[in-house]
Amino acid sequence: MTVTTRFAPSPTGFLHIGGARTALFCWLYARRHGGRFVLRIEDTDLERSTPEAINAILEGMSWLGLDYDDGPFYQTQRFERYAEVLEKMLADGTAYRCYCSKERLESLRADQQARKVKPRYDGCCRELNKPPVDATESPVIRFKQPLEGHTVVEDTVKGTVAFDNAELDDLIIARGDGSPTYNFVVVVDDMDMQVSHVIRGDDHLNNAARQANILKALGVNPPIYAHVPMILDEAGKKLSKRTGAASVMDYRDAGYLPEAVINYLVRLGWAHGDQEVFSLDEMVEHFDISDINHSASSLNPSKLEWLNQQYLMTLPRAHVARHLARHLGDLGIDPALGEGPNLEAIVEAQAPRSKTLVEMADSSRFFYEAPEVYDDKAARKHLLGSEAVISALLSALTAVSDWQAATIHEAVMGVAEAQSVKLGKVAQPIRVAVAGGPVSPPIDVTLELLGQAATLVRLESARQWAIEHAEA
RNA sequence: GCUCCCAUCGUCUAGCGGUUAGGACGCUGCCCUCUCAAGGCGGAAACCGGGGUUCAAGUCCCCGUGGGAGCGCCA
Repeated sequence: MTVTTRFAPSPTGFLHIGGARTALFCWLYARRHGGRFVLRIEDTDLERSTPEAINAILEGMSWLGLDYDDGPFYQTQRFERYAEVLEKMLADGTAYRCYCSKERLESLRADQQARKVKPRYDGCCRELNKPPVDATESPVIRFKQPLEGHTVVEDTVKGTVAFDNAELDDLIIARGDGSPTYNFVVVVDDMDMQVSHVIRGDDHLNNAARQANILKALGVNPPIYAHVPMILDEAGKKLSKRTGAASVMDYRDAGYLPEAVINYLVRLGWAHGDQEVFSLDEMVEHFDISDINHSASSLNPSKLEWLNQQYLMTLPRAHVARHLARHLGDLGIDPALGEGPNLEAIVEAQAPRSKTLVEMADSSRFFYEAPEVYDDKAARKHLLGSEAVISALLSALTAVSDWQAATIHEAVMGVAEAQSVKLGKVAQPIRVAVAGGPVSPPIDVTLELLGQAATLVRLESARQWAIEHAEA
């Protein structure tokens, strides 16, 4: 049997982090077994499905690097097939037309809730031989659920789960307008697409029994189920739009690398011993459904930040640089224009002090633009009264003929020694002068990247500032 | 209300009958240091409660409690 998994989102919103993890698990499992991963868009709800949402899902998958072998399939394009199966079930007597009005159903439900029993269809039309005389509405089609016995779902992560068939009512599989509903199309599609492993959120565990029964009515064996636990927000609550960056694309915009998001996601509900950082190959090699946790997990944003930094520091610089360029662009800086320093060198220098690409872009801004104002506190502390030091630096750095970190370092050290001060007393004024604030990579590296000309101009500006503010 | 699922540090987790209950993030002490980081070495921090089973229970069973999900002509 070849392994086939599928990711089947409904296009009613963006691809959120929980869906992304489900997709990742499906993808990993298929890759691990040399199987097939299919993408299916569950858009049978014409009211709520939107093309924007479809694009958002496709974009999210692509950004994460989750490629699929088949699809995307759209359920709205398979209506003839569903109609065909529906006819067969009607003919077989495993489904029936129900003429109950929505009003009747609503009052039935209200009554049951008032009596504190589980709301369910009462089977009113189940044994009808012909339409009732007053049948004015277009009938829905219901699945004829077995009345007695149990339905057992063998779930790979939850274990054996038994449902009393009496708990499962006759669910609607086609609406009054003839369009099929979720529990039915899922079954038909998984069957037609030969899905071997259904990996999805455990909010579907209850549906598994209904679906298994439909499959049985169709004479088909159910797939292997794996219901993975939910992902909760930081507070342990269900994920919602209010929880901040719930969309995968928001993570991109916030400066996370897809590698970090993937790694973070794979460790949510899954572990391989004590290992925290996984390459894609390692994930594929080690991933197994049997190692998936049974309980829900909460988001831990600071761990994502840590992972992101690990990847910023270790991924090939050219790769990180490409992502950084995007965020510099967001700041109105075009690193491709050639004026600025080498992007990869910036990545090397800034990665150990950046959690995200947004931070990295922001703190690298000064390489491209001279500071408009100095950080107030830093300027007063390091610039005020530093005219002599800055003047000395100006001449020492002007004299550097081979502008390299090593030679710069020598020049700066020379000034410190000549002034009988520690390196910090010299480095900090430079830092404020060139970066505008008290923080930057090592001063020699910073200056090398900035370039000699810009360094001298900024030092001169800082000297002027120090003179102007001296009397105050 | 009914049905189903779940329960180890604050969080992510290892553990698969015998462990000083391990790792990671975060927090924190020290070291390194031109700033900020990164890095190195330490520290605090957990088996939800009660019953069983067993020579032995975080691990198996039951109950309770607490979370979560489902109960649509949504998916």
